[in-house]
Amino acid sequence: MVRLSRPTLDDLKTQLRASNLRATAPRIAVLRCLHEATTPVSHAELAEKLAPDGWDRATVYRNLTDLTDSGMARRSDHGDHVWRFELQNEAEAHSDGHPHFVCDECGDVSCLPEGSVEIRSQKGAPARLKERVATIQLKGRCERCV
Amino acid sequence: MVRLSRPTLDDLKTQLRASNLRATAPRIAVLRCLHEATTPVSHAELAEKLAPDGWDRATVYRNLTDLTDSGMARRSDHGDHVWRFELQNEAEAHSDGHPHFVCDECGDVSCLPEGSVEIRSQKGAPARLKERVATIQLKGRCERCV
DNA sequence: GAAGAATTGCAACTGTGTCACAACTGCAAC
DNA sequence: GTTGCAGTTGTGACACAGTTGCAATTCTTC
Repeated sequence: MVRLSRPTLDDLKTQLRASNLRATAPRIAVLRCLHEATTPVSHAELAEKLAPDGWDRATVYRNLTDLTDSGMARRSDHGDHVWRFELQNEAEAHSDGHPHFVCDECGDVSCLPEGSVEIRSQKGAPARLKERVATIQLKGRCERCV
Repeated sequence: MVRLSRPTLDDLKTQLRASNLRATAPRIAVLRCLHEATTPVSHAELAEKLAPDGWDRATVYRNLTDLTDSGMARRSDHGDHVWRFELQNEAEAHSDGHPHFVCDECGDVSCLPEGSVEIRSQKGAPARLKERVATIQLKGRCERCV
């Protein structure tokens, strides 16, 4: 997922208000971190990163779920029992989104291009499977850990 | 995953010893439950099911991980922060295994036929993706929850 | 049957995620 | 600029899945 430009403070505030969320300091901090992240980030990572600024663990958690509920972020669990968050890409917002690849070894999570995984109708498969799938996740060894 | 016949006590003992595991009562009970299960089972479900027999939660946990480590079972996390276990199918042991479908709504986990999900080499996708994938998971609404 | 190693039961612990509630604050209306 | 108040925050406590240490027990081998 590519971020073309670093958003200004005003950009972030506008984004939040457009989603009916108040532009509070901790919320802006959380949103900014998501903008800066190149891969999905966990609650814990973000809480730790923001702790020096005085923002509480629970506040970070709540803001992440707020952003998710409002559709600005996407939440996923990549199999290591930790929720990870990333900004919702506008272009993907109304599609199935892209598949994720999670490394069993290093835990690294990366985004795969849309279309790199195909769901096929097959005998034995449940009806209308493809239409019902919302997210796709692959696990294995990443290129560095092979 | 289809179990053609219910294994006898001796079958189970033999299976365990073949994997260098002692055939203890709780371990046999765990293995039998996995044989009887039609979908992946969680630690907690199994521990609860076996509690009346007097087997301890930690013992069930340890046995599940033992079976997994020895290759008899397969462990997966389907996005609800719970490990689920199922028997490792011989035929799948050295392949990617079958994909799983997890319902966002009711949390139900079901097994999909192998081949119902295809990984395609595509521009933008990482090299040798297909070879590196160990497990595949789809999430969405199940047939009952649509 | 005895010895030794693997396994068990218990209880305490870790870490992620949630919640209730009182105090605070952004922001829209005046 | 001030005010009112719904939305938000910090705190502390909690639920839950999963893990660990250790003494007691049990399986396997000889």
